[in-house]
Amino acid sequence: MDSDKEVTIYDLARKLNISIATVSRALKDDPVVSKKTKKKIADLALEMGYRSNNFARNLRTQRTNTIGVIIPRINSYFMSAVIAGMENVATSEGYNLIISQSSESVEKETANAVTLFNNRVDGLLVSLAYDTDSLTHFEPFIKKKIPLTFFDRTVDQKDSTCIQINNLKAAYEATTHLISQGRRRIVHITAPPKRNVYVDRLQGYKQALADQRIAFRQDYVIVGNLSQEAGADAAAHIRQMKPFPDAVFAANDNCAVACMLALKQMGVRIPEEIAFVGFNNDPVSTVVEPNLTTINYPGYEMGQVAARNLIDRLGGTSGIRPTNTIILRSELIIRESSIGQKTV
Amino acid sequence: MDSDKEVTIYDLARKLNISIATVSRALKDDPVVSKKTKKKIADLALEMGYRSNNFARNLRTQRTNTIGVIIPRINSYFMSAVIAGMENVATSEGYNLIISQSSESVEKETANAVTLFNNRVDGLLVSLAYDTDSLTHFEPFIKKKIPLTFFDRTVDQKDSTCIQINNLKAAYEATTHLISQGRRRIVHITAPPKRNVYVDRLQGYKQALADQRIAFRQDYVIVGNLSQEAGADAAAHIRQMKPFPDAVFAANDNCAVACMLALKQMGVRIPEEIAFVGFNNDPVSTVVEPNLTTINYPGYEMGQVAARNLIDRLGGTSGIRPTNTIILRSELIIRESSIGQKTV
DNA sequence: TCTAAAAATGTAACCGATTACAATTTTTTT
DNA sequence: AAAAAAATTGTAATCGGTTACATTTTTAGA
Repeated sequence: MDSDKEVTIYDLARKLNISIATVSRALKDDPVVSKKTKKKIADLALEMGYRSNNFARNLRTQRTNTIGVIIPRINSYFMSAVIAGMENVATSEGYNLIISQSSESVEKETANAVTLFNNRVDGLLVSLAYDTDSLTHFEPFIKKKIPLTFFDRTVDQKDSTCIQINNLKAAYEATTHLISQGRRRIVHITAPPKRNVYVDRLQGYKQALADQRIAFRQDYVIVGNLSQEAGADAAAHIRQMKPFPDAVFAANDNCAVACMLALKQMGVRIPEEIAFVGFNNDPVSTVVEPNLTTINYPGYEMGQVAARNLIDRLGGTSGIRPTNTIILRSELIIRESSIGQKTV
Repeated sequence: MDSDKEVTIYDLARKLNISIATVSRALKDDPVVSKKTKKKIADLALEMGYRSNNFARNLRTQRTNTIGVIIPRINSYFMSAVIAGMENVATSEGYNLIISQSSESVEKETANAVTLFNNRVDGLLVSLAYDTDSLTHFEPFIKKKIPLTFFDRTVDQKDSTCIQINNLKAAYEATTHLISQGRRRIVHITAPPKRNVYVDRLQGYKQALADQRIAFRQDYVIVGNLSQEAGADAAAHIRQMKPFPDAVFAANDNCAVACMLALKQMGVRIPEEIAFVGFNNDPVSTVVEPNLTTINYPGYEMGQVAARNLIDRLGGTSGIRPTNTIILRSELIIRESSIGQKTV
């Protein structure tokens, strides 16, 4: 019968011989409508297969119940866990997520921001690309007071919230741990120190060295893009270094593992000759041999917290709680790759 | 000045003293509008910071430029690669993706379908939960002729397209490869054979055995949820089996790797005592020792193809090309975990 | 130069909800 | 039972576009 045409509040109103205003209110469970009428309307709505039209509502209310997400790339263990956490919270709160990837390019990040802006997202969750340094592409959001939350790769911006871990402390602990195992010539593999996460990790590394009276050497910092290839390249580089380093602290497990595999291939023994600590607690860290010591980085939880925080700000009676930074707990997980004194 | 209020086509029209119809057409690049007027309007739009309101448009056109995605879970290497591929195509075609996870539960899958239906998605991309067997929750889409595409975990449904690989052939090749290496007592670790992917892989496994005149044994099929725990459980189970199996073909790399690690822990040598083949070509397959032989499953490409196909159907002059099934290429990648004759 | 055809622009209805304000009905108070 | 207060329901404007159809302007042909 009504198989094709959408049912609207007009249809319901006509059938019950009441006004659309009452129908609209009843469907929203407005307390001003009597229980009897509400029941009548709800029943008919069900019977006729009514479904509300979000576009009409959004057009009128100027809200979209949509959250935009911009991330470097989705297909990494960490990031997909974050997204899973966000989806979990968003769905349960009636929000939709629009996810877009910047592929580590400022241009794509900008294009994505424009798209999301035009899609009228209610809020934005962002993890920045490697070399984004200007934030002009987020200004339209700030001007329109659209809440903006940075997570993981954050940046200090007075109108926005940051969700992150204490990267400095985590790196400090990782490095201190290596030193406690008798290591002195510790190489740090990381990405260009532009993003907070890499700056802070480098800083933590340096501070740990300083606190243990070990001189920092710039040539011990290997900068790349933290990919598996970068890990292999780092291994080739390390192989040439004299004296041979006795430990590696990498800013990412994937890269650390690739580096380990390459060194093993060359006949280097881990951890006897060179110890390893990674970052993220990616599943590969428990597969590689020896198992990789790493920093547990709670991605799923970070996604949940970021989404929850943003949604709170959206619903919030404007103005309250301008929380600026939320730090999640992270911890060093010690495994075989870094245990024991050097034996060579 | 105009810092807060949104600019609409009415504002543009008033300023230029023309009708909103012309403005609307010009912004859509309708050929019926003269180049001169178009330029005038485009310039002013830019100057005034006009942005089109999708809700008004969607309300009127009854299209949303949004694609719904339902997947078991996003945080696996394979699935995040699929999503990345979809995002890539969707964004470049001006579509948004709404992603929701079923967490392998029919109830959540149903709830997600309802949500996406109410969000008026233009099309739907689905990979089914383990134990979904009724498709009633997709009927509203079919009735409304909203294109529905299944990928990976598909189901035969006359109105919808399926994107998959030839699981039977892949499993056949994997099993045949093991047999060619002299293995005879081959265990198959998989999920309950409800979903096509597991049914077909089991079938391919059986067929390969049959073709090589090896008797199929039901007790050689270990059914679980393919998680890492399931892999460890399978290892414990295998350890008890007499005679000891000489090969394992697992329907998923993660599970295979967990099983390998557990067996290694028990002192079993791989591949000498027991060979392994996995499925998916997950990065861990090149980290575990020995490296895992596996089936390369092109996730990113599958995501691209699925999105492309759906978008084509959306834009398409209805009725053409009711492609029913698209098979992507997959291939066996032979690594150390399955090479060489048994030496025990 | 005049007229028919083509090109460009305009008018107004429509998509489906929300909500301020007005009107009506019901309940309470006196 | 009448008046006042409370509860309910209705009217109509509004959100910002799209598009069928009507009208005006421009171009081409005779």
